[in-house]
Amino acid sequence: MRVLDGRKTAILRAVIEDHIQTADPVGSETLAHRLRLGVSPATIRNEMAALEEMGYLSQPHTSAGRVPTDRGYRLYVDAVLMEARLTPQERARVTRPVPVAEGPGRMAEAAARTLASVTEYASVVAPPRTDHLLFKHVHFIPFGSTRVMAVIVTNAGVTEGKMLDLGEGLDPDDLDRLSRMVSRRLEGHRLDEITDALLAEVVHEAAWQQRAVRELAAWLHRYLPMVQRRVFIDGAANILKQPEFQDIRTAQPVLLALQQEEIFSDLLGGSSGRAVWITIGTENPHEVLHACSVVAATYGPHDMPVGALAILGPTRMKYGKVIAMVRYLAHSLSQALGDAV
Amino acid sequence: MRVLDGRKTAILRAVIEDHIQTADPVGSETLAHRLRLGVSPATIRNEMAALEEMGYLSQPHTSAGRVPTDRGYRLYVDAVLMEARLTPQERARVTRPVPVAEGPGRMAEAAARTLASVTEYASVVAPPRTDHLLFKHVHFIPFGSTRVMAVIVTNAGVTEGKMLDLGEGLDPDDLDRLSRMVSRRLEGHRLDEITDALLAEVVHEAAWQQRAVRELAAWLHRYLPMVQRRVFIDGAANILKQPEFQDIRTAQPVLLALQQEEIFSDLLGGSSGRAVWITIGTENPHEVLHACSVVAATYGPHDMPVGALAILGPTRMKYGKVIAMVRYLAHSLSQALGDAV
DNA sequence: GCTTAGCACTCTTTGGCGGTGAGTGCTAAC
DNA sequence: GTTAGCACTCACCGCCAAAGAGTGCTAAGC
Repeated sequence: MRVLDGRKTAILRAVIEDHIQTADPVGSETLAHRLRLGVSPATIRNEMAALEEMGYLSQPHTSAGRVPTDRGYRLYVDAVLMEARLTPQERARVTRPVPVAEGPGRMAEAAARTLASVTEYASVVAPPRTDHLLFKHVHFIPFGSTRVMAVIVTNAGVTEGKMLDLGEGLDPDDLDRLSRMVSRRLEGHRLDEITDALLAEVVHEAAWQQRAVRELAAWLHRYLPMVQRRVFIDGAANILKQPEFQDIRTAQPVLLALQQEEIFSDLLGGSSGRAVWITIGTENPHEVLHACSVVAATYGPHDMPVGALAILGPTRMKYGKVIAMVRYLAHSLSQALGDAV
Repeated sequence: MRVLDGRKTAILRAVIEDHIQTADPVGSETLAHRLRLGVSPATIRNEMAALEEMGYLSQPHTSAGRVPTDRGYRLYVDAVLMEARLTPQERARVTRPVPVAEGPGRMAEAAARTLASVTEYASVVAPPRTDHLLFKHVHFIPFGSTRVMAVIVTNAGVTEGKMLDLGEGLDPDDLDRLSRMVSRRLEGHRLDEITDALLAEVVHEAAWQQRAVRELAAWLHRYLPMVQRRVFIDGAANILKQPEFQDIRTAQPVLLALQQEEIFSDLLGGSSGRAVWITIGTENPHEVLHACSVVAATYGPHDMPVGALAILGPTRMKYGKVIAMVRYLAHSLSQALGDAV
C-alpha cells in the first residue's frame, strides 16, 4: 500500500498529464478510460487514496477528483526532465538570438520576448554578467568644456557610456593619449580583476589626469554589480490566460510581483549549479509565487554560467515542453555568446 | 433646459468628482448633500435627467445613480486642465530624472518607473528621438581580426555600439585615423541630416576604408528609426487595483495590449502639437483601450518635442493630479535634456 | 488478498424566488 | 421653477431545492 509501484506511478502520471491539459480535478472514471490498464474505476480509486495518503495527490473537496500536490509534480518533473523534447516546428519558432554585440541587454530582452510568445507563460531573462568579460578599450570623448564620456568596450561588446566630470578643461589630444594609456594597461583583464591596486597603478601613471581615471575607477566598481542584477521580464499578462488565475485575487499578487525585478534576480541567482532547475509552488522562497512554478536554465560556457533565463507559469505547467524550450534557448544563447568571444 | 448653465455644470462636476473617488454611480441625495446649493434632491434629479439627455451622464440601469459619459469627462477635463496643481509633497515624490547621458533608454525607463509608482496607474515613456541629435564622434574599435565596433557619440550621450564586419584585416592606427576623419566630417550635423550625399563624400575621402564607412552609413539609416519607436511601459499591473478592472475579462485585453509597445508608440506619436493631450475612452482609436484614458505630454525644447510620456488608467481617472504630474515630469525631462545639450 | 459492483454520502454548482434597498420619474401642490 | 410624495424598477442578497460528479465503504467474487 505504501510503496510507489509501477501502477501507482502510471496513475500519478496520468492524473498529472490529464490535469495539466484540462485544469480540472481528475476522477477515477476518466482515468480508467484513459489508462486502459484493464482495471475498474474502483481499483483506481483505491490507488488514488493511497497516493493521496503518500502526499502526491489531494482533493479540493470530498466530491471532486484528485489534483496533484507540489510533491506529486516534483516526482513527475524529476522523471520527465530527461525526456523533454521539442518538435522541429517548435524549434523553428525560437528565432536566432540577437547577438550579444548588440548589447547584452538587447540580447536578453529579445530572448525574453521570444520565450514569452512561444510558451504563453511569463519569461525572465538575466543578461550575461559582465564582470568576467575582458576589458578591451576605454575611450574618453570630450563633452562640453569639463566633461568627458567614457565608453568601455569589452570582448562581448560595448557597455553604456558614462559621463565623468573632470572639473577642469582638457585637451582632445591629451584625452586620446589618456584613452590609449589606460586601454593598454587594462586590456585583457577581466573586469572583476580590475582591482583597486591595478587602478592605483594606472592612476599613478596618469598623474596628469588623475581625476578622470579615479572617476572611471569609481564608476567601474559601482556600475558592474548593478548591471548584473537587471533582468528582463516579458509576457507577464500571459498568466491571465491560465484558468487558475481567472480570479483577480490570485492573479494580482503575481502580476504585481512580476513588476519587481529584484525578486527574479534573486531567483535566477540561486542556480545551485545545475543546468536546468525547477522550483515548484511552495518550494519557492517567495510566498507570492506559491501558486507558480519556475523552470530556469543557465547559459554561457559549460564551466561558467554567465546568465540565466526562466519561465514562470502556474504549477500546472506544461513541464515537458517548457523544460525543452528553456534548455534549447539557453543552448542557443550560449552558442551566440561563444561566437562573440 | 438644453443649455448648460452654471448649476448644471456644478452638478456635472460634482457627479464626476464623486464618481472618480468612489467608482460608484452617484445619486441625487448624495449630490444634494455634497453641493449645498440649497436645492432638494428632486431638483437635482431634474437637472441630471437633462444632463443625461445632453449626453454628459448615463445610467447603468434604471434604479442606479448617474455615471459620467466619455463626453462628460471631456467637458470636465477641458475645464480642469489648467487648474491642475501638485502639492509640494507630490512634487517631492518625483525624484530627479536620470540624466540622458546615461542613455536615452535609461532615462525613459526610470521616468516610466517613477510615473507608475507615484500615480498607481500604468505609464508609458518614449525616449528622446535621436534623429535630431548632433553627431559628435564615431570611434571604430578593433574587435577580432576583421570586425570593428562602431560607437557613435552625440551631444546627448552615446548610442549603442554596432558591430561591423569589414571582411578584411585592419590596422589599429588606420582605424584611429578613420575615426578622426569621419568624426571631423560629420561632427555637428544632425543625425537625420546625415544624408546619402554627405556619406558618399565621406566614403569617397575614406577610399582606403570604404567598407567600414558604408556599413556605418547603412546602419545609421536602419538604426535610427527603430530606436525612435521604442517605448517603455511600467506599472501595467496597477490597473488591477482599479475597481472597474476587477473582472478579468475587462482587465485581460488591456493588460495584453500593454505588452505591445507598437500600440503605444502610435499613441505617443499623434501629439497633435499640444503640450498635454488627453484621450478619453472611446476617443481612442484602439478599441481595446475604450475603457481607458490616456494623459500624455511631450517633452524637449519648446519648439521641438523629442519624446513623450503618458499615463494610462481607467476613464474614471484622477485627471487633475495625473495631468499635473505628467506635465511636471515632462518639464523635468525637458530640463534634464537641456542641461545635457 | 486483490478486485469490483453497488450504493449511500458529500459537496459544489445552478437556477429559481422573494425580500430589501437604492434611486428614479412622475404628479400635483407650492 | 421647486419640491414633497409616491409608485415603480432593478440589482443584489440570502435561501433552498435539484442536479451532478466523484468519492469511500462494504460485501461479494476470483
